Amino acid sequence: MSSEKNPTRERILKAAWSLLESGEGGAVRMSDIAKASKISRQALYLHFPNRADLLIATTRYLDEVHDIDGRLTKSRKAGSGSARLRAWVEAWSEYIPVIYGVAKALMAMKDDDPEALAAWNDRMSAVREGCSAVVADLKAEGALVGHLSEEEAADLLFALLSVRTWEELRIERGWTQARYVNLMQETARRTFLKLNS
Amino acid sequence: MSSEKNPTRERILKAAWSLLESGEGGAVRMSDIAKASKISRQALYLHFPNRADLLIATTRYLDEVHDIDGRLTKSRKAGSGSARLRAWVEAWSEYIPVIYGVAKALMAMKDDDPEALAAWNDRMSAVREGCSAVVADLKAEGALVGHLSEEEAADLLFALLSVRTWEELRIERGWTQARYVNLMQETARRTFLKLNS
DNA sequence: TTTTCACTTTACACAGTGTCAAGTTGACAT
DNA sequence: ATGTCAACTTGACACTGTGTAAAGTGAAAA
Repeated sequence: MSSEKNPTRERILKAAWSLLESGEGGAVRMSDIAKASKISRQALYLHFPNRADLLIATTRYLDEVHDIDGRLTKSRKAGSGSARLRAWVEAWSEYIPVIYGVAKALMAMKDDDPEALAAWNDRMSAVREGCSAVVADLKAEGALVGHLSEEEAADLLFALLSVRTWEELRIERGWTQARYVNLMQETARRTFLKLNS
Repeated sequence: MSSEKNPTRERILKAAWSLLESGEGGAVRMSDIAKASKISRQALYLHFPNRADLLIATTRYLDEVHDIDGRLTKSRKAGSGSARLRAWVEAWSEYIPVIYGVAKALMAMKDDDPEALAAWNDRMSAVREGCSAVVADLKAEGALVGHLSEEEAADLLFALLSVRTWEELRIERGWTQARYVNLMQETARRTFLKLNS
């Protein structure tokens, strides 16, 4: 949609993306992004009003390139509620590594910068909706565990699937992605499904 | 132990603690702590070499005052493995709100500052050990679910009980502390125990 | 009385963000 | 060829927050 129009802008976004993705030892500064974009630091401000907006635009660019919304939505068409839960956990889990670099930078900013907070919440709303939808399916089928309200279940699933939890298990504790996905699916099954078949 | 000796130092720690606890809209600066301690900013550096060390000392002071290690250890003497799991989840859950302010500041620093990272890991090691111990009990009783190794179970429990997850549910989603504790106990039960009685 | 300790005041270096103003450069229109 | 416009560059600077350095104060200990 909005891509392809402005080559410099896109070069900046790609540079920011790859710097954030690779981590490159610590915080990514405006001057780093400028250097990687082969542009002066000041010129960044001709394209983005501030660092927060640049990061936000990077996230959107990422979502656009990977068609996150499309992929996540697609995962919801699986057959039964429990299959949908499995598919949903997998779809989102596979997406986390892709956005992790950018997400980390945005998470770090959201404590200070209200705009970054808003952007983060906006980006996370698709995931929240996915959680709610899956839980609603389970509820409709009577497969949702008795002790959780629909809202509680959605909150809990969202927390379970948070980037932070992924970070803790995958990065800090060194789990493989496959192990993470499998155990999250199993944990979700046991936590939310009425019958543990 | 180390308290009571140096009144100014303790005044600083108390000031830092209360500022961090109340959040007070955003990051707590050295000058904020100085003002709250009724001391000059520079004098802070006579007591602590840098901000990271001050925050770390604040955490230790907090642990000392609340006797976290004692309390956490005590929770492990419940009867059965499942009772111990419940008690452990509750003990740590009740402690999170106490340390939340300081923890948040330390978590924000640990991306940049390796000393802050080390301090955070050090402080969390007690919790990790608790998780491992509880899981080991379950395993010994044959109550641990089959699809998880002892290490995986400990990692997962630790992630489930992370400050970030508490923050997400309690602060972001507005859960009450009681609801958080109950649902975490239930979730832990369903996730880790073989028989869902 | 002198020394020492805990602290104050003032000043400054440094990093990183964001702003401002005065160029430069190339494309395109006339 | 000339003028204009947009995109970009260069250099300077304000601001915030951390951390360092040095000289001074005041009270209590020796």
